[in-house]
Amino acid sequence: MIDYKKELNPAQYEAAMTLDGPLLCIAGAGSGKTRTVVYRLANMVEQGIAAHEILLLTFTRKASQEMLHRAGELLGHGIGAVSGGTFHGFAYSVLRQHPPQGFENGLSIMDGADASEALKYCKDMLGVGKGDKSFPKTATVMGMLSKARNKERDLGDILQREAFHLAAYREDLCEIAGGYARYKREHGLLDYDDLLFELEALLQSQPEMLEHYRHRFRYIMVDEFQDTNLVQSRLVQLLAGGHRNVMAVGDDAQSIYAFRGANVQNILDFPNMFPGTRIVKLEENYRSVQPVLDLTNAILEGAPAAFHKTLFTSRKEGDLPQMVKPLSDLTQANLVVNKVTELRRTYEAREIAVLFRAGYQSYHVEMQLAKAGIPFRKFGGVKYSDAAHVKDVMSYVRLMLNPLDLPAFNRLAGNVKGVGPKTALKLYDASRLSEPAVLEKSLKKYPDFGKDLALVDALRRQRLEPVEVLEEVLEHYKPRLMQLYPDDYPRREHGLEQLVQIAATYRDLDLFVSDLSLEDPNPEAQDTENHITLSTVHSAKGLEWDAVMVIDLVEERFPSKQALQKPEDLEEERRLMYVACTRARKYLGLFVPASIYSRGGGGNEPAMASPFVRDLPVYLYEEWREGYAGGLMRREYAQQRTMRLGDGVPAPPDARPAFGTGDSGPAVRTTSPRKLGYCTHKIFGRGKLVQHVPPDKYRVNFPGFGLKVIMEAYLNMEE
DNA sequence: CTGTTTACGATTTTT
DNA sequence: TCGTAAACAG
Repeated sequence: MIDYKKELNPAQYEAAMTLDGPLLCIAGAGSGKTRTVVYRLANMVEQGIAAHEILLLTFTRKASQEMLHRAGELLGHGIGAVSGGTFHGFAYSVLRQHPPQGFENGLSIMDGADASEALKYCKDMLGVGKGDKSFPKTATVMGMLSKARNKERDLGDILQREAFHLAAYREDLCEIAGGYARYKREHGLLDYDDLLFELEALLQSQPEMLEHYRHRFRYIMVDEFQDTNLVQSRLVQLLAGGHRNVMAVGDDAQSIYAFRGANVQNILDFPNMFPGTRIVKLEENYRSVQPVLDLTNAILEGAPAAFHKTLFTSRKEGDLPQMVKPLSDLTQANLVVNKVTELRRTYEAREIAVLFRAGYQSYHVEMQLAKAGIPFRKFGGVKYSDAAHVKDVMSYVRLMLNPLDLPAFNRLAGNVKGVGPKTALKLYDASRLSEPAVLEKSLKKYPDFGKDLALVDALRRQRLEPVEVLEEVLEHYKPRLMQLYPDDYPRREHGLEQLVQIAATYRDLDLFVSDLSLEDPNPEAQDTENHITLSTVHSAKGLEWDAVMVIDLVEERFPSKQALQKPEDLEEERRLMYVACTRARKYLGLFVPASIYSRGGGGNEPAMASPFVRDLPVYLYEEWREGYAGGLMRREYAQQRTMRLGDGVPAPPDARPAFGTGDSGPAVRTTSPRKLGYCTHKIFGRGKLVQHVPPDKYRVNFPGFGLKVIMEAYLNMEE
């Protein structure tokens, strides 16, 4: 018997015990959210709810696996067949059992790379933007299309609001969007966004289907609700609409996926969606020591009121966070590695992490770590399944499952010498329209490709386990691997062997294929023991370490330059910074290089500290500077204070920054109350006001110059 | 039509 | 500096 009262605090206990009816759990960072969900799962089972009646939707597959595993441990026996995973994974599992119209012959999931290739193909076919040098790149177009669908707004709208410079291409982009949609239908393909919309369409158009799933999943839990988008929210509403036994967990202060259509309003609106919702707030932090918590609380201070949150902990001991100021981003890498070496004397390697805003920012650190012989693993950035050789091998498998899968077909055909896009298409048409004569003749010309298709046919006829299929394909593909990548084929071959290992854990071939597209296989390599972690902040979500370092905390990098199109974007960057710092249990290091290397400026350019660290009260951290001779010097508090007098004394601890009014009114997200217009500057010209930087400066976006922070006295305001 | 060379352009975050 | 895309040559 589990003693819930003893194991949980009162708020956690309430959340874990309330099983029936709608429940919203606002869980601050490190407040034992996972623990609460785990105990709630265990309680459900103890109350006699069958595992298969529970649906657990999480942000990553890993998160749901961990929760289910821990609940099983708690119960002393496995928890059984709880349905769990991501929205996308769940959508796929339903859709493969009930294929939508037009997908009866097979259904392939496209990952990001597949989708981009398809889009490029459509663009070329339509001949749109040919020869136009400034035509937006495929990746950009893809981003815009996806954004429009995720936010469920008209493409023109999105362009107008978020990418004004592309507005001129509206017609062309709409045409490409249409072509892309047709292409997917024709070839039985679904991209990430389609999965969710198709599921919604299925449930809406077939009431008996909806009834079936409502009956089947009598209890629903949704994690990270602040990062759901509109469709996902509606799906929850549909599925829980009958019984209303639904719990949403999340933290409005940790919403960091607005860029892909996540809507914080969803979590704030949850009580309206399900009237009578019980709200439980978890505010005691069990993760971080007080000094770290003080600093993270200070980061949220600048945010609009709806996000205000002050966490507390009983872990009063602990060191002040460190702010380290290297001379440049290059020396920063050295200092990080030194710090890692130092920390390893206190902490296990797997308890140390380096976080950054974008994948490429860890480049120098990776080099230095390699030089120092410190092993690491990296999350975020390039994906395993994006590697060319993995895509090659998977194309055989996909073609086997879905004969219409044109991207897979093109990929294999394109690997054959003498075949380009045009020939590939001819071959595809010939094979699809079953004109054996034509096909035969063409294949004579390309015997290698004939063998490929023969293999696919042979595999299709047999009933093999996923591993066996992979092994056959691999044997066939190996010669081509050497031919295609003569320089580094051993490394790739090793990667493919891992792929076979992963396949061995599956019984269903199509599940294996879709999982690979839906989520990167967790690189649970053998000896992660002595590996430190490098990760983008996004990929670090939900994780925690004893020691965390955040690097490149300068203007244009963090906050990211291209993320600052709209004033409210800065708030998402702030929450991102908040998420980064709240990952730390004991040690937090903030690295603020004084200059960064940039091609544009022809070498090193001075960098301004990120607004998120610039505005921090000085007593919240200790500061270390790199001297020209190398080595770090501690800066004393009194000294800092004099240095700072000229540009605004830091606010005393109880002062509220410009945005926050003391009382936090209704939980409605208010966009910045200040109306920000345009201004002109003698040197930079006309620019858009982005943010007021108290007391007397403004952050201004000057076209061609980027973001600058400038004294009000030097600006001519437009009214 | 394909394969190679040259030139240019550019850098987020993810299911 | 790297990777992609247009231009060019076979």
